[in-house]
Amino acid sequence: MTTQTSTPWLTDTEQQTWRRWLALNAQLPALLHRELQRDSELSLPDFDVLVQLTDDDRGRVRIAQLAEALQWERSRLSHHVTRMARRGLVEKEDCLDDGRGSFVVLTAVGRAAIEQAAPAHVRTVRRAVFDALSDEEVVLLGEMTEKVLARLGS
Amino acid sequence: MTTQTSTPWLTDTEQQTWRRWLALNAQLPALLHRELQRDSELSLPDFDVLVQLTDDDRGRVRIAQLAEALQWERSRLSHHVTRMARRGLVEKEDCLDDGRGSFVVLTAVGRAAIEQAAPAHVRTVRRAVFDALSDEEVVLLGEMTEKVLARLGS
DNA sequence: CCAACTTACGTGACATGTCAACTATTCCCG
DNA sequence: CGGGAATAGTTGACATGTCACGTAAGTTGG
Repeated sequence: MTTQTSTPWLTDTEQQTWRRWLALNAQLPALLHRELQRDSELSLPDFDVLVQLTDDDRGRVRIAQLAEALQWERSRLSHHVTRMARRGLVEKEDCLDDGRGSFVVLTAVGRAAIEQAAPAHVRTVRRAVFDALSDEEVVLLGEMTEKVLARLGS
Repeated sequence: MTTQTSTPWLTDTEQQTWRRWLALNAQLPALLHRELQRDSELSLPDFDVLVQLTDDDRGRVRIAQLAEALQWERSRLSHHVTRMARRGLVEKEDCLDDGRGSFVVLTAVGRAAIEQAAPAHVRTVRRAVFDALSDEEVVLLGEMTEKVLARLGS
């Protein structure tokens, strides 16, 4: 890629940071997925769904709300929930208040699965990410991601 | 998820940083992909492949080397290159030195496509990420990602 | 009340990514 | 040499994600 005067290309520092970001963005989820698969029957998306469900007292969340929390497309979630239901991890339940709506409900099997998988997963996250950073760095990283996220909204 | 004494769960700060990281990790590529699609015929993976090819003088890279640079599975790349070749963005070429190998070669069409798409893409990256951060923050972020990447290697 | 609109979700066709073979070379070493 | 192991890349079956559209239920203004 040749530098063009008309294009505000990135500085060397920015470019380096950007490339590392991209690399990390590719490798970290891959690692988490592999480790999760190795010692559980869950994929990373499965895990994310189950986390959201365990966040609710009754393990029972409306599809749209779940999609919002996960930042997933509705149809993606719909497909995924269908597959998870087939494996017994969750169930679907009609919403009485609103005839259109439905809930995704955590089953005993699903709860057991995430409770079994979570400790190792957290250890992986800690080992891969937080053990590499000082407390101040964690705070700073949190601030930076917040700033960027705020910009994405607009 | 209940905190278990046996599990080294994350501190509140860590958890907050982690959740933001995950959110950003999901939303930023999504934005880049959307914007890229809007004003070019390229997907984000297409773009990444083309960047690697333009990095080479002759726009001509061995499959394995390309997979390494992109951190992609061989077969993913193979499939993707086949599709890109069908659209005329790249071509495959046999390697004379090594009868097993082959090159992916940038075509005129591919070069035109990335040169047309790059400026807007860079602007998006700048607007979404770097405009939100100070110079020091960019440096710090680069250092952190480097540390974490280093840990992923082992 | 009812027609138009919106919202909630599902579905099917298709694009993309993964995994486990497979083919064809090249390498290594007796 | 020659034969087994490694390497380069492809392939096909399958899992996953996207997009456009469909259906049903709620909402709203005349």
